[in-house]
Parts: sequence; structure tokens; C-alpha cells
Amino acid sequence: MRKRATAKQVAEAAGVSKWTVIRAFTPGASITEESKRKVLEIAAALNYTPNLLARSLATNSTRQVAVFVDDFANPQKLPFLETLTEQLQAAGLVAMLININNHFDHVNALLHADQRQVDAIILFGTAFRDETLTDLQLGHGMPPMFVLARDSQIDGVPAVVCDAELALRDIVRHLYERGYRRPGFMSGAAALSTALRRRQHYLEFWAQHSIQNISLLSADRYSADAGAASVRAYLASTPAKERVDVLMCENDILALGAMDEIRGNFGLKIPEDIAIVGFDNYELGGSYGYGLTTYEQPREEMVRAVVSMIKGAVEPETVTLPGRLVVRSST
Amino acid sequence: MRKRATAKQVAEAAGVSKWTVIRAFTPGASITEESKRKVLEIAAALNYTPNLLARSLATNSTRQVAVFVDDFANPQKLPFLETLTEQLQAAGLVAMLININNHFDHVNALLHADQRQVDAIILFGTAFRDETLTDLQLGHGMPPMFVLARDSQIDGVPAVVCDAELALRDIVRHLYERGYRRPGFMSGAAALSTALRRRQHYLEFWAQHSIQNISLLSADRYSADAGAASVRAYLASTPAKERVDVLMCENDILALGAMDEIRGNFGLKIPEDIAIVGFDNYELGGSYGYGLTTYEQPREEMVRAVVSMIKGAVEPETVTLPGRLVVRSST
DNA sequence: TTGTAAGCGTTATCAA
DNA sequence: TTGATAACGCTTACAA
Repeated sequence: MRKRATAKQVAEAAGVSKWTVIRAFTPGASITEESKRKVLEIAAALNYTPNLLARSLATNSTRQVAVFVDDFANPQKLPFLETLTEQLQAAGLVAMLININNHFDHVNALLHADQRQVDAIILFGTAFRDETLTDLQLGHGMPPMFVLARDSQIDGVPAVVCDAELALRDIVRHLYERGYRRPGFMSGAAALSTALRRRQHYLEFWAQHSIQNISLLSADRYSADAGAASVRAYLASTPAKERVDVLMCENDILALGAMDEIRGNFGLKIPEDIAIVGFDNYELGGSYGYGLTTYEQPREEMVRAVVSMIKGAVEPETVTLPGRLVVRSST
Repeated sequence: MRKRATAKQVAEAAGVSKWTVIRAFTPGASITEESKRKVLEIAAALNYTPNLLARSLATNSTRQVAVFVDDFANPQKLPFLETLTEQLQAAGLVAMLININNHFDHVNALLHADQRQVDAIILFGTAFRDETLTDLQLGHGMPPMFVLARDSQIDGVPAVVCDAELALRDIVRHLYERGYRRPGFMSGAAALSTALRRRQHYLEFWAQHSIQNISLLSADRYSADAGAASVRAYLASTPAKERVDVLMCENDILALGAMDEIRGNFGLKIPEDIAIVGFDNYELGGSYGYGLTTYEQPREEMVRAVVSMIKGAVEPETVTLPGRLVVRSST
């Protein structure tokens, strides 16, 4: 059990009251330079620093934000976590990273975060069951919640997402202008609303060009291997004449796997035989070997939006932000 | 300001003292079934749950662990974070994710974690300046610290690492048995002890086979592009006859970039012209397109070791754990 | 089994 | 500017 100096001890050593000590550590408090200097000096000698835990109890604000994550397979999470922690910390907040993968009970995680008195909860791209939330929301008093990088269909829980409609419009326009006319779409495993929406808009915008006959592939996980397996099955069962001329994959990881398979195993050329589009702008996709055309989510802006709402600088409401089409050699 | 029911309120509503309420929520406390049932019932009605913040203050234990991360570019961090949060949570602990990249002051981060009264601090693969630590350690009273996935050269701060000597011995033995005799090594940017150690052991074990002439390449970042650029410069300036027959890269990301460049830009075959070895067993390296031979760190065991020490189940001391050579088609 | 008193280290508020 | 009182919601130790 390690010991720390408390304000009281510093006060005694400095010959002042403990409130004066507190003031010395409170920016802008009314205290004479003289007292402040003396207190800080003694505090340094005694190795005293304010106890944020006690402060949280007294102020009813922990300045901690729970961040729920359930899918650690998507490498895209990492830059998001970096940006998120960076902006939270810059705002004087700190992230509690809570894993809610299969091993954990979602309701319990929520309750636990609440008991820790976090100032807010961010559902970061999680497949949170909506019923779970509605149940608990009713039980009032929960910390404010936000959904990041995924749609929210829960009343009163705002989401910050990349504008899927705009994204798919840009993508399809690009593909159409490049001359592709036989599109395909590879879905990932999850029936997440965000995922479904990408496909839906893809179909919708092709339909506006009177192209309705779209090949639908599906991968059973979000991994390169699953992407490869999916495209392998497709190519193996589809005569060259009938194949798509462009395949959009729901995210970059699937796309990378598909590219490997198309070039390596089938000896086809990208984009001459089949063009490929991904989603997320995962770093490796931009490397020489791939040159994957993709769409980048406005990470900084999305995070900024959530953090602003948490800080209370902005009214909480669902925000949809435009991303950026990144054209490379795969289309 | 949201309101929560407190133990006192529940006590009044239930007609008992608040300590009885506490007992109802304390497993194994001495309380009659009758009182307990009643209290829990009223508590549920009032939406009461114990305030973990107040508990932490009273018990002097937050059950929070600060996890410092500075390099979010390495996708290997993600599975580690998943395992770490999983095991911490299973032990009743929760991770505070603290970003200490360039934007932040390391000393301050440490001080801040301390002020938050965390039970422990994990330096997860960070390039923490050792002087920083020694300074602060002296100021006693800091939470116990641990270094994960990197060597620690700081007195009293134990590390949990993958056994580099064993790893490189296995790798070099494998390469030697496969018949390779002209090895090369690509280093990443950082002068991290862990990184230097890999190269050192690589040289050492080749030397045991009387092979001393080892080509040293270096990449200026840990990214696929940097790996590609490094190998490009090498190949462009080295006649085919004089080239290495096997190139070990300090991690998988560098290796993947190198592979792309070797095959795509130079039209060489892997492993016939140049064999490649990586380190980390990053998922994409295992996909069909790469088939990268690599070495897998014993993630679960490493995390288990740290968590055991934090729980106090095991004496804190540096632990070196054996990993696993993963042989694929690139060698 | 249950209630009481004291304490954890702060902050808010008011009085001096 | 400074000091004092009460409060934050819980735990520990002890008494009833």
C-alpha cells in the first residue's frame, strides 16, 4: 500500500489550512503569490499531487469516457483509437477501453461503466444489440451515449458516421466514368446497418445508370482470407465472359484478399480484367503492391464531432460527415 | 447532472441502515436472506447500484490499469489490446488507454495516471525514454509499472517479452536447413532495444554457421511503403549475382512491403530468387497472396504474465517467453 | 445480524 | 485572502 501526501499534510507542513493548499493547485483561485509559492514548494518536497479520484467524487465528474469495442479484427480501429485518445486527452478526458467481444456480457459492461461514473460512453463501431440499449436507457441516469462509425437506431443516442450515400455516389460515379458496366459487390459477414447501407446505396446508384444486374458475393468474416475465398468461389464458378468488370468490397481487408486471389491464383490483371474498390483507406492498400482505390472516412472530423458533443460544446445529434474518394491503380 | 440513488436512500426506503444495504451488495457479508431480498428489491426499484468511484476512494484501489501506447501504426497492437483488455476485465480490472505519441508529454502522462490512482501502469511497446522513468521512480509512491512486449532497462521495472534469442535461433536454423547462405536483415526505424536485439541475435546465429557477411538494409519507418523503398534501393544498387538469397525483416509490415516490391516491381520470385521472413505473424501475412514465414509472439501467455503480476498472484520480475516459428511458402 | 462512528481526499459554500 | 463546515458515497472497525 503506497502512501501519498494529502492536502492536509501539506497544509500542516506549510502552516496553512488545507483549503489554501487546494487553492494553490486551482488555476485562478484567489490566493497570494506568497502563499502559493510556499505551498507549491512544500508540496513538491512532500511529493504531493491532487488526488483526481477524490476530486471526481466531490465534483461528480470523472472526466473518463468509456469506449466500447467488440471487433478487434479490423485494423481500421487502430488509427481511430489513436485519434480518439488524442482528442479526448487534449480535452482533458481519458478513455476507458472496454472490450465487449463474445466473452463479455454487453449489459454488464454498460452497467459497469455506469458504476464507474464515466462522463460518457462511446459505442465505437460495435454490433451492440439495440434492445439492450433501449432497456437500459429507460432506467434513466445512464451516462450520455454516442455511437461512433456506425449507425444508431436507438432513440436519443446520436451517431457520428461517414456519409454512406455520398460515398457510394462518388464511388459509382467514378466507376461509371471509367467505363465499368458489370459491377459486383462483396459483403462482409455482419448484418450491421452500416454494412447493409453501403450495399444498398451501391445498388441504388448503379440503378440510376440503368444497371440492375449486380453480382453479389459474400465473405463469412472480415479478413483477407475470407475475401480471397469469396472471390475464388465466384471466379471458379463463373465463366470469364460473364464475370464482373469491377468488384467493390465492403472494406479494404476483404479487397486486399480478393486482389491477392485474383492476381496470384487466377493470373488475372487488375484493373484490366477486374477492377477493385475497397472502403476505409487502410494503409497497406495504398502500398505499391496494391494501389487499391478506396474511400476514406473523415476520421479526424468524426472524432472531433463526438468529442465536441461529450464536452457539451455542441448539442448531441446525429452527424453525417463526407469522406474522400481515393483513386489509385486498381480501378 | 444526472441523479442516482445512494445506499442511504435505499436504506431509508427499505427501513434499514445504509450498512445493511451495503451488505446486501457485498458477496458473503453477514446478512439475513430476508433483509437481503428486501434491500435488493428496493434497490432495483430505485435503480441503485454501488458507486465504484466512492468505493475506490475508500479502499484505495481503483482496479484501473493505465495502458500507455505510443505507436499506433503497428497493426500488431490491436490483437494485443484485445487480449489485454480481455484478461484485465476477466480479473475485474479495466484498462485506461493512454496515448503518449508525439503530441503528449510522457512525464505528464505518468503523473496523470498516478493522480488517477491507477493500480498499475503498463508500458505497452512504447519508446519510453528511460531517464524519464528513473527520475519519477525515485519520487516513490508511483503505481507499479510493467513493460509489455519490449525490453525494460529500468531498475525495478519488470518486462514481459518474447524470447528474442530463442526466436532468432529457430529462424536462422530454419533458414540454414533450407539451404540459404547469403542472408540479409532489414531494420526498422527505431533504435528500440527490442529491435536491436533481433538483429544482434540474427547476426550471432549466422556467425555460428561461419557466415559473417550479412547485408544490412534499413527502412525509415515501420510501414509497407518503407519496407518497399528499402528493398527497392537495395535491389537497384545490387547486381543479381551479389544479392542476398534470404531477407529477414524486422516485422511483418516491412516484410509485406518488401514482398510486393520484389515480386511486383522487380519480377523476382519468392522464395526462389529471394526468400523472406518477417516477425509478428500479422494476419495478412498468412493470407494466400503472401504466405509469409514469420515468428509469432506468445501473446496470450505474455498478457497472462503481466496480469498475474498486477493481480499480485506472481512476484513481479522480468519474464521471457518462447514464441513459435510459423513456416509458410516465403522461405 | 445490525447499527454507529470515523475516515478516504477532495470541493462548494459561507463566514471571518 | 483565508479558514471552517458540510458534503460526496462508500468501507473498515467496532459496538450493540
